Amino acid sequence: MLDLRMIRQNPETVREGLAKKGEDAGYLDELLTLDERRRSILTDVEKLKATRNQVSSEIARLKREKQDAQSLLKEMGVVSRQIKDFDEELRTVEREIQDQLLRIPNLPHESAPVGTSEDDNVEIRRWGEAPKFDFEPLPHWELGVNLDIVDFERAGKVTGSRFYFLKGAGARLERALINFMLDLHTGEHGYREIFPPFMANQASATGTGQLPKFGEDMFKLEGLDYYLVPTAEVPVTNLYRDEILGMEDLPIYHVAYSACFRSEAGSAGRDTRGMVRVHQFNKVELVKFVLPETSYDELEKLTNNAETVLQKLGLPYRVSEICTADLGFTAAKKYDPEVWMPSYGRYVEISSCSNFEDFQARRANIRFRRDKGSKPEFVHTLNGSGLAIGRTLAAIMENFQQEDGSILVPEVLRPYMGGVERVTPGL
RNA sequence: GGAGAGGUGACAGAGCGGCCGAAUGUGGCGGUCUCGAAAACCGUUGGGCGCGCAAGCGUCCCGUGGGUUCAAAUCCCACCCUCUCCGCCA
Repeated sequence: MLDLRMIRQNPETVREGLAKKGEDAGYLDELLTLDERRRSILTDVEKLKATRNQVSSEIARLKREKQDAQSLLKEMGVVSRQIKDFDEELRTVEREIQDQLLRIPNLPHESAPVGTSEDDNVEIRRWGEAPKFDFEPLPHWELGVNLDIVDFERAGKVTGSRFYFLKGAGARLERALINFMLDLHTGEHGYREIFPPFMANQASATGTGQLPKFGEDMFKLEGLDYYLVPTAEVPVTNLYRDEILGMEDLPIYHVAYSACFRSEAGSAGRDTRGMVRVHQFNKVELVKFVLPETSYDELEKLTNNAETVLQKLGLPYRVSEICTADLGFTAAKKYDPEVWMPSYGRYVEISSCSNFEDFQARRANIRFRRDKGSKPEFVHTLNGSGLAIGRTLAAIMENFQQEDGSILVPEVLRPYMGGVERVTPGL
C-alpha cells in the first residue's frame, strides 16, 4: 500500500511510477477527491465532537449539582444527530479510500529497468554451463515416469490435473532438497527456521498483497476465512502484523518450508506436462524484515543466498533483473534466478527475490522503533524462494540424466539420500 | 461439538453510564543519593488521524464490528480469540 499523504503531496511521481508499471492511473484523481472530502468532513465532525465533549461534561456537572440541563440536552440531541450523519459519510468515504489504496500497486525502484513486457527483463549474470548430451535427453516427466519415481496419471485419478505423486527415490529426493536448503540457510546464511501454518486468513492475504485483487489465484476453504497459502511468504511475513519491533530485533531473517497451493487460474494450456506448473508444490522461502536504509543491500544478499543453492547443486542458471512492467503488484525491485531446463531449451524461473520496501509493511502494519521515544516507522520486507523444490527436482532430473535413463544425485544431496549416488529403476 | 470463564496500556491488574486514555504495581527512561552499584525517593513513560512552519490544539482508540444514549471501557447485538471441564481425535 502506498502512503496516502505521499500520494497527496507527489501525485505526479506516483503517476509516473505507475505508468512505468504499465498501470493506467486514472483513478488517482478520484482518490484525491475522496481524500479531500474525507479531510473536510473530519474537520467539521471533529469540531462538533469537541463541542459535544465540552457540553457533555457541562451536563454532567449540572446533574451532579442537581440543576436543570434540559436545554443543553435538547441542543446536544441536534449536534449528536449531525455527528452521526457525518460519521456515516466519513465511514463510507474511508472505506472507499481504503478499497482503492489496497488496489494500487507498489511503485518501481529507480534502479529497475524500464520495460513494457517480460521481454525487457535484463540478464545480469550467468553461472554454469548448459549440459551437452551425446544422446537424446528426455524431459523430466518422461524420465520420472520411466524410473517410476513420479506418477502423474494416478494423481489425476486421485485428485486431478496438475498434481503428481512422488515415489521411492523421487519422494526421497524431494525431502532431501527441502532439508538441504533449510540446513544451508539456517547453518550458513543466518536464517531462523519457521514452520508456518499452511492456511492463512483474509487479513494476512491482504497484508502481503494477494488480496483484494488476486483472490482467484488462491484456493479458499468453503465457508471459512481460510486460504491455502500460495507461498510461505504469507504466513511468515504476517508473523509480525500489527506489531512494533525494537531495533534489537532487526534485521530478522526467516526461512520457512511450506507446501504452496495455487489455482493457476488463467494458465490453462500452459506447461500442462510435468512438474513445472502445478496446483501444489513445495518451497523453501526466505523472508526478511529490515531497516529501510539497508533493504537494497539485503536484496543483493538474499538473491545470493538463493543462488548459492543452485551453485551447490551444480545447476546452471542465470539471474534476470526484472523490468518495471514485469515487477508484479507488490515489488519495487526484483531478481529472478532461473535454472537451465533442457526440455524447455531455456532458463525457467526457480526463484524470485523481491524488495517490497514498505509496501507490505504498511498493509500489514509492521513497524519498528529506532530509539525509545521516537515515532514508529515501517520496516522493509523482502522475500525470495530458496528455492522452489519441485522445479529444482525437475531441473536435477533433466540436467543430470544419464544415457541409461538414470539420474546422478548431486553430491551435496547424497548425505540426505543415505549415500545414494544415482537414481536407477527400482529405487 | 457441549458446558462455563474471560479478553483493558510493554507486562500484571482495578475500573458505580458522566470527574477514565484510563487507578495501582512491575518493567523502561531521566534524576536525587553513592567512590560506584543496589535500595530508597522524585519525575517520566501508548498508538492512529486531522489542523499547524513549529510549539501545540482537536479527535478517535479499553478483542473486532454495529447499536442504545446528550454522554459508553462500563448497557445491547453479532463475530473473533484465549482459558477450564466434558466429548471426539492425528
